[in-house]
Amino acid sequence: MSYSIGQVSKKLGITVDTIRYYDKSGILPFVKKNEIGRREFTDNDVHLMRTIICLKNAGVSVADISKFIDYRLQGDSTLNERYQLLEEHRKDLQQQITDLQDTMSYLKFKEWYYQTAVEAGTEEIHFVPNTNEVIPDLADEYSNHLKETGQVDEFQRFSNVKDYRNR
Amino acid sequence: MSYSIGQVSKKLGITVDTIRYYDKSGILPFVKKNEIGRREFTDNDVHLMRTIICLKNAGVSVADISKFIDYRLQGDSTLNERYQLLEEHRKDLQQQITDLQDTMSYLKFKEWYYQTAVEAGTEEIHFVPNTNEVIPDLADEYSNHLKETGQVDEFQRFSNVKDYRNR
DNA sequence: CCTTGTCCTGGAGCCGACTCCAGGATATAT
DNA sequence: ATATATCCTGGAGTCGGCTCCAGGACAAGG
Repeated sequence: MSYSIGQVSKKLGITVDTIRYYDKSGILPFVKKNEIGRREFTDNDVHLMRTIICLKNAGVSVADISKFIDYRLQGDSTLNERYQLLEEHRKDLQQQITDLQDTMSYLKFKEWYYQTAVEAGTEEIHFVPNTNEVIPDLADEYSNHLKETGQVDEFQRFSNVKDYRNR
Repeated sequence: MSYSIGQVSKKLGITVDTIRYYDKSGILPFVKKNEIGRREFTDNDVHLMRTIICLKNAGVSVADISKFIDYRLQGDSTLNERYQLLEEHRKDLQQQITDLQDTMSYLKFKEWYYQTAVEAGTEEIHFVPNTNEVIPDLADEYSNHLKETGQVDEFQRFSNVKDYRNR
């Protein structure tokens, strides 16, 4: 009951080259080869590779994943280290998500900026009269717009934290 | 009222080298130089650069940002194009966030896996007896655990969508 | 037997996004 | 006047994560 590299490639949605690259990089030490040198993946191997891909998706580098896999090879004595590592990366991931959500708020603000500009037919509605400068506290105007249309002002929080506003 | 490259670097939290790299890459065509060839950034320039950094944070490539900036130089006739571009990238970003949240669910599952293993002192509690194989429907057990402890089962949705489960 | 398909290795190439010079000009502080 | 800081350009180097050969082995179908 085992799979070839091509089958695993399809199963996991990554190329065979990528799988070989991972193996070269030492993060697939558990994958065994048969008599004629071909890789044979067990269900368990595939399972582990899903975890690896998950870590990769979380932005963990191949080098760090390698650390995790090394621990695994050492057995139960490293359970705690592995737990710590995962926790660290989970916190990291949480930060990433939060950052992206902030970016999203800003993008939405810019979308509002352009949507209103498109409606007006000109960007000038956002400029200080007779200049090419954007109105300094345009962000406040946007916040008002959010309030008026009954939307949650996630942007307020964001502009305080990040100082993305124009001062 | 203008800033040197060093001042902007501090203001935006990116290196002067990065700013020069952006300029070389053509995404800062609005930055002017003074008589002796030094860059002078206006408030408006800094404002625009925040937008650029926002797009970068959203995972937009320098090449794509360049497209946006080119449109901007063409004036009001491209307002709609710019709006479309932002919308596209916003959708993209939303997908990214959703993906990361899925990854987060899986990471939490793995954390549970290791926390319980640490408590038990061995990983074997998750194996099929007398093998080194992980219990096939361990994910269900985790779902139960979530239910029992009154947590929202974001994992269920996730495992259906992504087939990250072991079958 | 020959073709087609899948696999192997080692190593080169590529891409994006920086990052780091060398060599030179100007500015500021003492 | 000298030292230190900041700026400039052009171009080379780095790094991670693939991606793509070349050259060769074996397997299965017609």
